[in-house]
Amino acid sequence: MNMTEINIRLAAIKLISRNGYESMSLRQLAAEAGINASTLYIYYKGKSELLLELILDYLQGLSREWARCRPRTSTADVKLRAFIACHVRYHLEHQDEAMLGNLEFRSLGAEDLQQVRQARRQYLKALQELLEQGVKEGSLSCAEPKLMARTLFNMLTHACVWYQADGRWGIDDVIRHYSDLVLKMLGAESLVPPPVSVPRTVINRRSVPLEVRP
Amino acid sequence: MNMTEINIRLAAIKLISRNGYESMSLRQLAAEAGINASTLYIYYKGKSELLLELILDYLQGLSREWARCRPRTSTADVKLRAFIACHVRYHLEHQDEAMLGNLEFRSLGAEDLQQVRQARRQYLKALQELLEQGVKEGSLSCAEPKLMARTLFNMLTHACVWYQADGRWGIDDVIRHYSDLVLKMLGAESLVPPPVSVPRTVINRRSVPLEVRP
Amino acid sequence: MNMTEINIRLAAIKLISRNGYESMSLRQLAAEAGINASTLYIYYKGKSELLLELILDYLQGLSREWARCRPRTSTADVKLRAFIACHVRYHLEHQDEAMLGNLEFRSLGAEDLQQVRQARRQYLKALQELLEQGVKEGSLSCAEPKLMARTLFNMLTHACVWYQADGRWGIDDVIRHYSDLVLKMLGAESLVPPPVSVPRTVINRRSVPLEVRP
Amino acid sequence: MNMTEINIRLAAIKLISRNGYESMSLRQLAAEAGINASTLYIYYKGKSELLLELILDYLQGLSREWARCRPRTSTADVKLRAFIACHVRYHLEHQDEAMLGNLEFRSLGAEDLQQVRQARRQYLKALQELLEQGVKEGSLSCAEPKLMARTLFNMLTHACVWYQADGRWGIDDVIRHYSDLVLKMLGAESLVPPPVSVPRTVINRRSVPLEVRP
DNA sequence: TATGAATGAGGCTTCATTCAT
DNA sequence: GATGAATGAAGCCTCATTCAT
Repeated sequence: MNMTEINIRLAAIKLISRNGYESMSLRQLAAEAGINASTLYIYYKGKSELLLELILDYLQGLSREWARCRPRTSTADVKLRAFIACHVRYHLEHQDEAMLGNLEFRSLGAEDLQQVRQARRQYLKALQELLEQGVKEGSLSCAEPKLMARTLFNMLTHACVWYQADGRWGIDDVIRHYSDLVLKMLGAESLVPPPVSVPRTVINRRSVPLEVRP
Repeated sequence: MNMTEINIRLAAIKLISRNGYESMSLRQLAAEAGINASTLYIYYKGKSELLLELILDYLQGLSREWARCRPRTSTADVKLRAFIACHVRYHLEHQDEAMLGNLEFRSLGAEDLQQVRQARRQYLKALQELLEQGVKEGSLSCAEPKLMARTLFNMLTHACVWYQADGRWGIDDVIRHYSDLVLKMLGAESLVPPPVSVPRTVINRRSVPLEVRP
Repeated sequence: MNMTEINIRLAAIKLISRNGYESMSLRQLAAEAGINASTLYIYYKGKSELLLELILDYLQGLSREWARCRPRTSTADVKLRAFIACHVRYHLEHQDEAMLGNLEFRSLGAEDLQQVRQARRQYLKALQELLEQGVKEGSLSCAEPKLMARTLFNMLTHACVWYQADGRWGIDDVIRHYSDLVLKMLGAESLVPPPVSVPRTVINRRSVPLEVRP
Repeated sequence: MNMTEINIRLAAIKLISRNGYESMSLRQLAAEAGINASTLYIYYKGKSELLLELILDYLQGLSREWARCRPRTSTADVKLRAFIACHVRYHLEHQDEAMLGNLEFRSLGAEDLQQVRQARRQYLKALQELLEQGVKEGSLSCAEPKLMARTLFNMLTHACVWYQADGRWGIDDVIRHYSDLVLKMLGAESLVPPPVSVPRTVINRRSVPLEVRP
């Protein structure tokens, strides 16, 4: 990825997360990226391909991050805390991609949507299995693991809507906040989780702070 | 509101909730409503006014419903259960308006956005105050009532994303499901809530089942 | 067909016959027709639909003219002279449509092309049958009637390439010229044909003089 | 002409004869020729220069062929038969170039058009003089030699529209067919022409079979 | 000689909107 | 109240062409 392509992606993430995919014109995008509109077609077949790549990137980044962080051998509640930490951290460090990745499905064509759904299902499956393990072990209480996975995903992802990088809370505060809520919700006993040590994350240059919120 | 206007709104709710405001062309809308595109301008000053009205309608309907349902004198946990029942029921009976009302802010102009934010804040404030009452009474445990109000709003509203009117679950099942989760989350003791009696709701003809989900 | 549509067609026939379909931009067409480019889409679904209509109009006009002129009961050579008169006259009175109708196939989509080929084949079939009748009667000599039909079509149509409305020759001169050539070619005896009386032709307003020729 | 240039011309002849000059994009051409689009500019100043060269090549090839074949001292009818053989053979062996050379004038600029017209006129003049000689000698009957030259050119050239290299007819059959027609048309007596011996033609590698026909 | 990246102009088409009827 | 015709602006995209490498 050369500088031009990086600039395109940064600009696209910014504009789409702010105003939505449909609202972003390619002229606007090109202006933001500092290039001519026709140059976009050197890197993408069209507007929709760009969207697909951004959404898939978000989901793949998320999956990769969890693959990197997840404890291999632990009880489910430990894993769950790690999951929360990983998911929330990723979303706060990639607010814009995350907004985009969760709000702009609608604009995908049928075929592209399949790919995205596939990637999403896979990630949710991992969470669901984690919950099922917890139920089996007795450490988590959850009647509908599949639905709960979606509920948790929604809840944790919501962080990137209200979080402000320059606000009162740090990322770790947010993680603790959600860990507390979720573990209560799932009826786990120990409400004071031990600190979760997270492997160093690679710096992601593409994350841009976002201020537009409902 | 005569038949023409009703048809316009029904069509708009359907199309916007499915494909998004930006994707809906006025010709498409007119076709769905069975009228000529120019006729739209008899009822609305423009495309954005229609959006504003639909979003405000959703929020006002929600507020009105809560005003109608809310227990005047009760402990906070009883009120909270009533809130959950009211909010969830409203969203499942107005899935499309709710999708629209929560996803299409972005397309509002600055001024319109102020109005919507105002209405939204007001509704959230009611929930926040309810939580604060609970904290004061000791029946609810919640460190950040303002944030928690937004979290609950998000969580309960999420129901309208996955709920299927013709699926396994009835509306009351969903209400019970969320009541359980939320009350656990807020550390209230009694996990088996007494049945909440809801005043008869007026039938809302505008709600149309929605199948497009992430 | 209201004035706007008439203007569009006149402009299209002029521009396409002069510079070719691909070379005509819709902006140019609209300017020539004295309207805004978007108005074109009120009358045609797109550029290609316009082309299809023009080509089919040419072929249908030609067929209709022959249906109107053709002698019902005559020997083949009389019919052939009538055919030549009819075909040549039509092409000289519709030079531009004819140029367009014979040169712009290539730009049609596969489906549209089928329609055009169908109409063309039908017209050629009539000529072919005429030739076959002549062979049977012994008045015409022609080894390959199908190929000869195409050859004659090409030869007679060629008139509209070199004919100049304001030149030395009148339409009847051209008809006599081709009648002579063709009847010689087909080995018919009487080389001095009696005058062919042609039914009055309806004036076709759409015919515009054309000056660009190879 | 090195391989690259040959490939460009082969590709251009193929694409232009099939879809027309305007429809051929330089990217498409480069792809067909197996090179990069910018490379085209090493060989041609631009798209239109390429077209000019191809059309002039066709006309020059045709003239050169006639110069090679034409009988120096003969009666006009013998010369005419030789002309027909030469012209038809050339067109059937160069179908694509011929299509292109006769259909794509329109896309030439004014200046280039002059050159092409000049070359064309010169070739037609030769034919015209041949006819005039025949009239003078009494072997051919033709009232308008100039027009007849154009008519014959059109008629003979038409062969390349319907001829199929793998069809029923061989090139010599087509030549005989047209010789017969033309000589009848011009009122020459001997309808069974003696075989015309044609000097060996150099193989032209650029001729590619063409299937798109009206 | 050959290329990949880049561009400005312009292609076709659709948009929200207006207005006379 | 309702419409059909019309429009200017802008949408996405492709074009022929240039230039540094």
